Amino acid sequence: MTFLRVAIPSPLRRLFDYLPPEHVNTKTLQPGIRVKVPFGRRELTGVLLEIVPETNVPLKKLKSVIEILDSAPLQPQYIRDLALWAADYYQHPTGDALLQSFPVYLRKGGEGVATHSYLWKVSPNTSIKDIPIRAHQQQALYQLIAEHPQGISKEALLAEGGQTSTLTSLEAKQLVTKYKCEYHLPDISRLLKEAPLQLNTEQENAYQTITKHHNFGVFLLDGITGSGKTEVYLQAIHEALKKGLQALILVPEIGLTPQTVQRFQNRFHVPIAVLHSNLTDKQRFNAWMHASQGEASIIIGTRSAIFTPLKRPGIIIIDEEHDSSFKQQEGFRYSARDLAVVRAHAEQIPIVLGSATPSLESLHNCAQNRYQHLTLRARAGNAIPPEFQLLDIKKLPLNNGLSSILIEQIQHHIEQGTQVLVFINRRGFAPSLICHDCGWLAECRRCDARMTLHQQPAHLHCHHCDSQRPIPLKCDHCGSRALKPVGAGTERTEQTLKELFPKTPILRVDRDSTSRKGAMAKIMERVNEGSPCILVGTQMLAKGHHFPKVTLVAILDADAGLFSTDFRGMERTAQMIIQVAGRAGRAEHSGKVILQTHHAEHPLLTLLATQGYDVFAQEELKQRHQYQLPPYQHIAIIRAEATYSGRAEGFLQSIRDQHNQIFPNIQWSGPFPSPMEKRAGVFRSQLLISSHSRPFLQHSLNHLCVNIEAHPMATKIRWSIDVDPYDMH
DNA sequence: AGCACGCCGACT
DNA sequence: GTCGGCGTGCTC
Repeated sequence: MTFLRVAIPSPLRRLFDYLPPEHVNTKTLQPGIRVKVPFGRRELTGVLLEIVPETNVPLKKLKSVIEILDSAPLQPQYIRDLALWAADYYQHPTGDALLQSFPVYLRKGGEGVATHSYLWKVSPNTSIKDIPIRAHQQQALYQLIAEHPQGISKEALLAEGGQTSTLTSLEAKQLVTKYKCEYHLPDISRLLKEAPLQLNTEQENAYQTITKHHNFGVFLLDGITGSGKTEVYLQAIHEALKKGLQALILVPEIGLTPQTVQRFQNRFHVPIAVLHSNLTDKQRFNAWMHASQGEASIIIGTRSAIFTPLKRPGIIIIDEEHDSSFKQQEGFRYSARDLAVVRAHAEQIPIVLGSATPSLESLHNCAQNRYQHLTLRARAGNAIPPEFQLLDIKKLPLNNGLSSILIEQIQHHIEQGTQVLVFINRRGFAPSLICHDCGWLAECRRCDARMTLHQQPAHLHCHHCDSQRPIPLKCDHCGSRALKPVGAGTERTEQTLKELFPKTPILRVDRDSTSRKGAMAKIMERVNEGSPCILVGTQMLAKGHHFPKVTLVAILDADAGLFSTDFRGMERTAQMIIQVAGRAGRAEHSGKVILQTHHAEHPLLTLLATQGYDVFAQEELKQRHQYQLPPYQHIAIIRAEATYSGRAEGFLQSIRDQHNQIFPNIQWSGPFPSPMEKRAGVFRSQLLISSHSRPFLQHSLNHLCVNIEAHPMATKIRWSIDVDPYDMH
């Protein structure tokens, strides 16, 4: 007899055996194909992993596979192996991890055939004169299509503002025609659409080092803002394209802007697949297939794109490698950046990790000679690096968080005809609402947190669980009407700046002001116009966008995160400061960065402001070494949550007691309540396990997982393991 | 994680 | 009387 061993997307850490469907020759079945199976009372898509002659499962419990979905695996074996490796490394249930490496469309059981895409061209022997003079829409669309003699996709037309109905009208009049898009390998003799830029010495050195490698190598491209990292990426990609190979580029979630994609499109005459978040499941699958079949030469995507198969892998690029969005923060908690290195090793190709503020892990890996450190310290066009000023605001009067020295500086820059960026990492009007008579604070009922006061529209909002309620008129506790906002968020700063600079446009950029489609583009348009304005916003401002006319960057509260309980707090603060600072003074304008702080004497903050990120990072690494924290120690967090206080902690304590002595070279810490114990109505606790040895940690976690799953309490609470956690929350 | 079963309170 | 609240148990 033969049994099919199937990986199922479920939290259960085991594989499930099935009987083959009737009339199917099991010899034709290959591991890696998808199968539709009954599971409990549901039907799920699983992946066949093994065909085995025996099973431990009682025969009467076995069910049959309902349907074989693929005749051959859609995913090459190296991608499946990568997902299985990740499941093991991150201690995530195999089936769930494996299914997450497929596009959603295939996970749901969709047919594994890409739909043809079509390209539109203007019909031969037609001209714009064939369109009635008053049909402006049709004329514009015809013109747009005519500008693309090789054809343009419907998606691209819609993105340029075309309407489906207009296209239909043109087609009905036979003025435009659609052609099935035939992919062919790019013509290697004419890959370039525009000439590459001249590299400076550092860039040339980086480029040569990366491209002289014909197999695996990890390169940390450590380049300050404006040093031309992207040009090095482009030329390294060109090198891969010349060999007929493909390039995979991973960018942070927020960084996948049209401008980013544009730079690649402007440079190369090759098909580019972009895996961005507002594609439909089917479109995403099509892009995945184009990559897999080698039809797309360049693939750009966010975290999950690390599992995109490439037919001819040539190079992997991780842009902004320090960015937290490469680590999935729930469920299958993998790091796409770290998996990319594993993948590049398996494929024996080079991988470039780029950042202006490299993670301490990556810097440490360079020090250990695992990665090659390539630095770019010169700014293109001899632009002057921004000047940092730590502005000590102790005892200074503040107007809603703005000191008078800062206000003068803003005034000065606006009068010079340039733009100002004010950074405050809190959205809303004020972080809390207090009763002036009794001290009562508006707190969230479901979380251990203050509710944020918003005024546009007016309400209280919990940023941790999303619950909302109207602003109370009276204090819940004493009935007083003396309720006052405390502290400032982007809304309040915007309002204050409007009062201080009534003639200057104030543009707010945060999640609330940019949630409407096209809102961000509109703000960017306004900023690019170049006339003086003040941008106020959260970290959204720190990523992706460039503001060449900004000459002053003001960080209102540089202290937030300085004394975080999280060991990565300082690193994150420094990266954020440098990233925001990098928005200022590109090209012709030099910039100034003012950091308002109550801790102007803080050694690391001073180091960062006076000597830059490199020196800061080396010092912070020394401290990590001293306190035996990552990257000198490998850690994992076991988290538990329950609806009753103490229950999660009790569970973790019992896990610790059970294992305390049995693992060698392992340190335990906790359990202790999570930094915000109650969140969205559940109580959370965590247990830390660490080791100086990766194999020891890995080995212990493997055992631990089996035992936790078998624990009688394990079904009554929710638990998870986070290997190499990015933050402690 | 889902999904169903099952046992108690509050509605028409 | 039943509708539905969520505790418990199971998934080849």
